[in-house]
Amino acid sequence: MQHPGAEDREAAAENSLDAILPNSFAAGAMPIYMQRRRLPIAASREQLMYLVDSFQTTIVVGATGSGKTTQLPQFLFEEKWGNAGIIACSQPRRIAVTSDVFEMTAARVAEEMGVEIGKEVGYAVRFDDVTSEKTKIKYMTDGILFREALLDPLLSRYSVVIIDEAHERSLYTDIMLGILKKIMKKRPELRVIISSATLDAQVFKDFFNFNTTADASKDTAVIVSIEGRAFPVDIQFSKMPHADYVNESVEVVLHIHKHEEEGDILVFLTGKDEVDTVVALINDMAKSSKHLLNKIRAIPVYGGLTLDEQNQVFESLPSGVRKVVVATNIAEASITIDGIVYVVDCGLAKIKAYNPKTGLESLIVVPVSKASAQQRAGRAGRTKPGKCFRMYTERTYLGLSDTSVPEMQRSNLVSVILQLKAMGIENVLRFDFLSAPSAESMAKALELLYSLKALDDYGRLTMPFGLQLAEFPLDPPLAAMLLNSGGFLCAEETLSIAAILTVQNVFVSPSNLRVEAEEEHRKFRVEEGDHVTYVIDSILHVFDKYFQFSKVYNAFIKNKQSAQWCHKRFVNYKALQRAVVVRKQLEKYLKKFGVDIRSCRGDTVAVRKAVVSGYFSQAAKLQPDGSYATLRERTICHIHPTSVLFNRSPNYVVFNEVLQTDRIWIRDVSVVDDPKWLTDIASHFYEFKS
DNA sequence: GTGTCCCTA
Repeated sequence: MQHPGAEDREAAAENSLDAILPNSFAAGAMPIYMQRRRLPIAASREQLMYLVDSFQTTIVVGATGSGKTTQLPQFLFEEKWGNAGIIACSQPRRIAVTSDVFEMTAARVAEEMGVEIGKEVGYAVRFDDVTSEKTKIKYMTDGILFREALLDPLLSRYSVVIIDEAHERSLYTDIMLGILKKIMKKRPELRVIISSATLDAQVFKDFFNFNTTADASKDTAVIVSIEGRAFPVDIQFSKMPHADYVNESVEVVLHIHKHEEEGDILVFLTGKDEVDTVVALINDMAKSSKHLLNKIRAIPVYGGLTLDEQNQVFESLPSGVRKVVVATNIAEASITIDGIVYVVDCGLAKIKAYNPKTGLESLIVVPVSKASAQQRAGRAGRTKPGKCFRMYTERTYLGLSDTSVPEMQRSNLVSVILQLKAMGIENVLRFDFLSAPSAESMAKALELLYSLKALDDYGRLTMPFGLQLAEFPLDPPLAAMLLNSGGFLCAEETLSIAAILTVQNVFVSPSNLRVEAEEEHRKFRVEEGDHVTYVIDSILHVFDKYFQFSKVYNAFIKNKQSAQWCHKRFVNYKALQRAVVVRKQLEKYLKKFGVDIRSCRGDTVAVRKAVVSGYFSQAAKLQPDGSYATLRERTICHIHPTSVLFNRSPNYVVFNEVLQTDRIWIRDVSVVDDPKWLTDIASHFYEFKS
């Protein structure tokens, strides 16, 4: 998270990583070498270094607060592992929208080592590479490490790779585990350290242990536990199940406020709507009820908030006011808030699911795993002993699965499969996944890659198209649209479209100004669809007067990227700023691949044909009842009300995105004037004639 | 006439 003051930054560094020091030892209060010695991990230094020496893989089980993220790379450096290559420390994500925590970790370690950040110690996340030729300790995201493996399949620059937060089992973490296992067979000198929570340690050991005999002395992987620095958390279950956990959570908060000692409260719910509801309920009561008056204040946290809004959660309230943080699972691992003593947990989470039959990803609410429930409870015990109130029975808890389904098994795999192919892994079905995805979802991905012409009849990557597609930091259909748009003479336009689709949410509708916002948005709209709306200028003929409207991206540029202009037009300034940066990055790729970058100067057919060249598999036809059916799978869907094509009912459309709630909505939709566009551009995919 | 868990290259 971004913090205005230096003290706040320090606090965030401590919390978001491994709680470097307890609060009583604020940074600067004692010399750094003494601070380092106080960390729980310091006691295990000798043992750890011996194990790394002796075993190819070490699984370090350490609760938060052990100091492993900052200390382990330094120990390795001090033991000269930096002489043989770079020591990588990779994590599933950057925090929120900034790379601050990476910067803070690296800065902290650089300070401890007495070196300058970006020299011996550096970090790399997308758009932000602070490393040099001297760098020996490199903090990075799993995604960046994977990119590097694409260019250097043996990761030959690295001597040690630390995979941090491996228990989260994010998509790129899992891919990296499989790739590292492959590399280790060819590079016995490479050391891999997996940092994980207790529940999964044995799974990782079994995966990385190359010993096939019963003789344990020949093991190549070992588990070691590091003491954490967490306080005990008292767990209380509901006596009976609650149907309405949203209102129940308010009751529990009031109960805590009335009966428990001081300390802030963290409430876990599933989504934005629930969070906003609970925040409003609590704050209304704080305004109207006498005994609550100004004694309690609720603050929302979820991913969709702006950075400034999210930062409110870190601001301290006047003494005597209890803070109630109402959050989605963003507070489970991504952000840590100081001072939480009580946790209220609904036991549910909204997560991504993938249906390989329809090829649709959706969001569903499911019970959390035991591991998640423990992680949530642990949030109460960071500064002193805490309490966790679970809004479900102990019986329910015992019925939860131990761990969550890895992201690999609930994602669309098109990108993953393509990138594995690009890495020279021909038989992706045999790739050593820690948790293999279903054959069906792999087959679905292979089929789409084939119809995009990224794979040939033998399933090999096509040259150069398939390889170029893999190099793009985008979903393959979007990358295909860009690469093909040179041929349609509209790459200037598709670059802007791709950038806007990547950043999302360019139109904002504040709930109190919805009518005004929609009126402004209408000025951008054109009848050919959402893609064109983002870029192509149009002329409107009203009462014998001509109005020219530049569309979103171009208008932003023409208005000198002005924040005021964005505000007036109800478009998201931050998002568009980011789109400008993303567009530059994408343009570099197109130039590198020799794509002819020029503008179609308003030819909306060219733009829409380029869109079709990437998204032909997501095409739908109007049904007599006004709904749409996808051409291939016949899935019934509806054009989302935010689309410019809502209620316009064109016969054929292509779309980018599917959103499944009680209905299946399609978003970012463009008109296909003639179904022949589909059969001409993707004849291999649509063998029939309409 | 509706709405986005968390992320990443």
